[in-house]
Amino acid sequence: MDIQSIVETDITRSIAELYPGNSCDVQLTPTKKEFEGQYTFVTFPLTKALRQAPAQIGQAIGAWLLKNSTVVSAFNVVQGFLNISIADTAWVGLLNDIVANPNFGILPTKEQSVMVEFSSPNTNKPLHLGHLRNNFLGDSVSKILAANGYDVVKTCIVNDRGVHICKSMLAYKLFGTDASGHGETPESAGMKGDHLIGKYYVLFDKAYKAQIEEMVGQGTPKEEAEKKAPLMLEVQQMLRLWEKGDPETVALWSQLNAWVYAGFDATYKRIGVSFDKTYYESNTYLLGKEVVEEGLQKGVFYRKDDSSVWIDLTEEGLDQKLVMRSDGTSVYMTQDLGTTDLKYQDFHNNRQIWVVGNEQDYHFNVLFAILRKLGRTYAEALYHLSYGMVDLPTGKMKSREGTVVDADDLIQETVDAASAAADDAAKGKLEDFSEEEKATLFQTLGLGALKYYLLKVDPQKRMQFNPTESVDLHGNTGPYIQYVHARIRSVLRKAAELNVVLEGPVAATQLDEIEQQLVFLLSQYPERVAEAGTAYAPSYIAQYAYELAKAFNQFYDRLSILKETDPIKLHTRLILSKSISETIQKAMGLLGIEVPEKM
RNA sequence: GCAUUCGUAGCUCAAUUGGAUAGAGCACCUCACUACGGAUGAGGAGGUUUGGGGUUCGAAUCCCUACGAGUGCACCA
Repeated sequence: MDIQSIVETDITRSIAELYPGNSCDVQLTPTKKEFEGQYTFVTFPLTKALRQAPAQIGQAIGAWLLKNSTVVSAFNVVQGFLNISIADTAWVGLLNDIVANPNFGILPTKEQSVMVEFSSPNTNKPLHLGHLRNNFLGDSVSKILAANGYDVVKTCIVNDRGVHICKSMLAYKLFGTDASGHGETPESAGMKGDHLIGKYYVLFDKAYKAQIEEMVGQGTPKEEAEKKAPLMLEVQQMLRLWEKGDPETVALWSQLNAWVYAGFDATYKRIGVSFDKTYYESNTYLLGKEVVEEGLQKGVFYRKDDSSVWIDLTEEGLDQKLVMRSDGTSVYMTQDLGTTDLKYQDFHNNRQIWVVGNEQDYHFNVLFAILRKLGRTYAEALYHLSYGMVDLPTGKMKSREGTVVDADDLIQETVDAASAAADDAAKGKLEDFSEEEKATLFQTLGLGALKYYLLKVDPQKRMQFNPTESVDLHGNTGPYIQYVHARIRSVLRKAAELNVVLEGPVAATQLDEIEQQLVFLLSQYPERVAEAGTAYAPSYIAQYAYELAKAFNQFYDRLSILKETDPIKLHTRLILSKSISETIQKAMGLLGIEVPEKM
């Protein structure tokens, strides 16, 4: 049992003994650093029942603890706050427990599985900054849930069909193919496939806008021009051809998508993201029609005179929603109903999570409500991990207006920034690195900076992306934490050279305050993992890793490790440092960030 | 207009879910280097938590209200 639980149990016992017949839900909070002690018990909730002053209760419980608890070494009462100090023997014991547990921070299996769906790109343009937040969140949440003892299945649904990809296809046909039928390729253009197709998507939009402008100039109302522009009509024709399976159209579609996938794969590989199963919308977009039938039979849906199908969710505080068009074709909601069933049939996960931006909050409320009404047994365990948009200092990103930050460009910039910073900061520490090792290191640092920057913010919140801050290596950043890891590893290497023992339990000794604080922080790790899991919040882990790294730097500054002459203290500090470096590695690992040995 | 999310230091974010004098980073001003890795540490300044009410021992957090911002309200996905 950890120290906090011991103290909580002891306090519960003290209340039962001191105030028979009374009880209270004992919850400790960490003591604020301006007061002495590590844990604080708030006595206010007891005052009413006991009819005593808060400070009086605090004194009584404190005195009882000092006498009866095995771990409490001192206490003080400030107003109604009972601050409890823990004995060094208890801290040392705790440290030994942590060190002896190779699975520290990996929680026992829940015997349950979770599906996390994320990334879900469109195949008409390369990934941008917004996708990066999505990918990093999805990947990190998957790792956090795995650490919480769940079996995790990572999935991605690729939007590989529809109007958007036809736009790129048409533009490619018109502007990217010469008279003899030879088209531009990623090789001939010297571009990644996803960027090449993105180029044609932009070209389409330009030409389309020009047509609209021309028509409006000739007196056509704007709305009509948007619908009747020749390019738009051609796109719709192309979509119909695709749906009919026209060989030429399908061949073009396959070719362009193949280029895009090659581009995506390169990006995924670089950011270290992978999936257990990828679904393609071209295979799933017709799903859901039998769900509509089922809904009609169960009386959950109803058919209008024009034969379109609807659901009335006004009782749930939502609206009426279309689930099938009057011509019998599916809408987005229909597909999602079908796909959700499909995913459940494939994996039978106890829970399903979607990492999707908050502009779709309403869609998911409706989706979940429908599935509940249809009586799906899994419907109670669906969760939309809704995250806020990423804004630029200049405002919102808009793909059509060219104000997006491209993912590949951004990654390269942060890697370059890490490389540039190393020129004056690393000074000789990388002397024995080959060029290849250096490149790997800068990749680790640049990506670490970027991932940490995007993950340290509460997922639900909209956040601002500042390009200058994102490549910063100082303060609350990924590289700051990576630096602490490299720093500790350096000390440990030096200790090994000096033949100092780095194994074995720590003997009882007196600890400095900062050392107690570090053991305390270490001991909190499993709890933070659990909290991050229930809240689906990598930001909790980011916050924790930073706190731990910062505390280590304070410790490092105040106390010497290798120059310590007392062999017991030397050993304690080394074991403590080692444990911190391992915990930093684990925590950063949950964020998908690697930590270097040297930097 | 209706629904919904949000508003914390100059800027970007925290605040253990209702607990103490609201904390970090950046930027600004000091200080500490023969360094176990200075990509560091210590300190200063910076706040009526958008304004106004309410709930209670106690509110950035819960309720009401005004103001401001985002998002959604397609037989698009």
